[in-house]
Amino acid sequence: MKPDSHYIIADNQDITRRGMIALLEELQGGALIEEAAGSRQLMGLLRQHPRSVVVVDYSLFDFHSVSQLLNMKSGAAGSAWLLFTDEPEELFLRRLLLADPDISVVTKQDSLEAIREALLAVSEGTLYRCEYAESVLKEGVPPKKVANPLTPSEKNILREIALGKTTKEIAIEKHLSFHTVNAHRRNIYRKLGVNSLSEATRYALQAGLADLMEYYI
Amino acid sequence: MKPDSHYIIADNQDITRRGMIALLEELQGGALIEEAAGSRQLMGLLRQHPRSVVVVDYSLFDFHSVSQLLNMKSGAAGSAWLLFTDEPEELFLRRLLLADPDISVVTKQDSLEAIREALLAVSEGTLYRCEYAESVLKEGVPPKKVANPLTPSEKNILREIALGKTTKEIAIEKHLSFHTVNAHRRNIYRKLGVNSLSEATRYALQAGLADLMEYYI
DNA sequence: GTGAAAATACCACAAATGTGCTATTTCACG
DNA sequence: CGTGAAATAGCACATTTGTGGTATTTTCAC
Repeated sequence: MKPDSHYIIADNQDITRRGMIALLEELQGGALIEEAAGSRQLMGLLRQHPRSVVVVDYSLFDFHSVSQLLNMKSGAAGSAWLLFTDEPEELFLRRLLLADPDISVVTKQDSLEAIREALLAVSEGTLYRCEYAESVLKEGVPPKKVANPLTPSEKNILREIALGKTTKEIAIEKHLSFHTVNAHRRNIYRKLGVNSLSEATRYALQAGLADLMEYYI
Repeated sequence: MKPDSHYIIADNQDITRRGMIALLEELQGGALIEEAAGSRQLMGLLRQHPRSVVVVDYSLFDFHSVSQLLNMKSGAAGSAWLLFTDEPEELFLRRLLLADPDISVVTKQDSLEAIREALLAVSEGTLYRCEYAESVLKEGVPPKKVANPLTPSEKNILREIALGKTTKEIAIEKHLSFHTVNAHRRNIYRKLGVNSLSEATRYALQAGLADLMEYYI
């Protein structure tokens, strides 16, 4: 379904919105463009204009919440969504695309040309997928991660570990036994296939953080 | 010293450059604006126009290298620099500002108004510091970090540590005594102001990698 | 309402870390 | 030539990690 030629730019960075507006004005001078700097604002705009083209950076949502984004999208029938976000978030992106294939994607790393193309496609009601999104979908989902996802508590603990806390400190802070925290740590190491603090820390920093955050809403 | 009204926008994201250009054209229509999407390009532009206002995101540099940025800056006498970057990089920012106080800072999280102010200030040869930069500088500045930079061996060892190797493994690999590696580790921790593996790992990943890498090229 | 998964908790012990010291050699710089 | 920083190496010991087990309770999907 083709949306109205009405745009909502939802991004928490002023400068990015400014760039996007400049781009849109080049492409469709006179189009109605509105801005949202936060998720609440976006919600309000969507209520007023449910058939808009929504250009959204998911870092707008608390803790990069997939479900928040999907809820908003499904609440605005007739809207067309273009995810416009930074690259290094495979895990999030994969989940999002699997949950809702009907969302276009272009990254902030892409060229202006690619971004223009994406905007035009979405305005016309067709799907746009940047190379990065395609590759994320194609590439073998890390079987380790999916076969053995960390449980919420485990993510919780991993986060503390990566922040530099000792087992004992975490136990005290969370009113748990040392043994419990230790048990979680062992399970984390096993699932991630690591066997030292620094490896776990690296994992948490490099790959796991986005997923971790899902459980802190 | 007041730079020429000549701008170089150095950022690897097309969209951010686009926004910045829109902003600059509002402020100083007709100003000469050039773009660099990579550090090599920036280097070339600086050679041609050494007295420019340089708006730069340091993620342009490999491994967020402080020294690379400082080298370029000091190579372009008469240039005025505005660091325009994402927020969550305290360690890097602190080191940069301590090493060279003559650099303005505004973050991508700041409002357009703040960014405009920063641009104007820098154009006039005065210093601009966003709130975030101020707070980073105020908060417990570990003076050790600047007074005591890591020695080459220490960086070398830190890298191995961050890669997950144990003290013993490093000692064997480098034909050193366990005690020597341990001593280096202690000095590293002292200089960085940390006291655990995971903190050291985080440091190495978030801020130190650039300088570490200088010894591995 | 049954069964699986998750969360909780404990014991024990080898390995590694973290930290208090000291000491020698090497090498650049004034 | 002397001074200092860096690299090397050692001793000792408390703390923490990493790993082998087992066991009870909670939670949640089916």
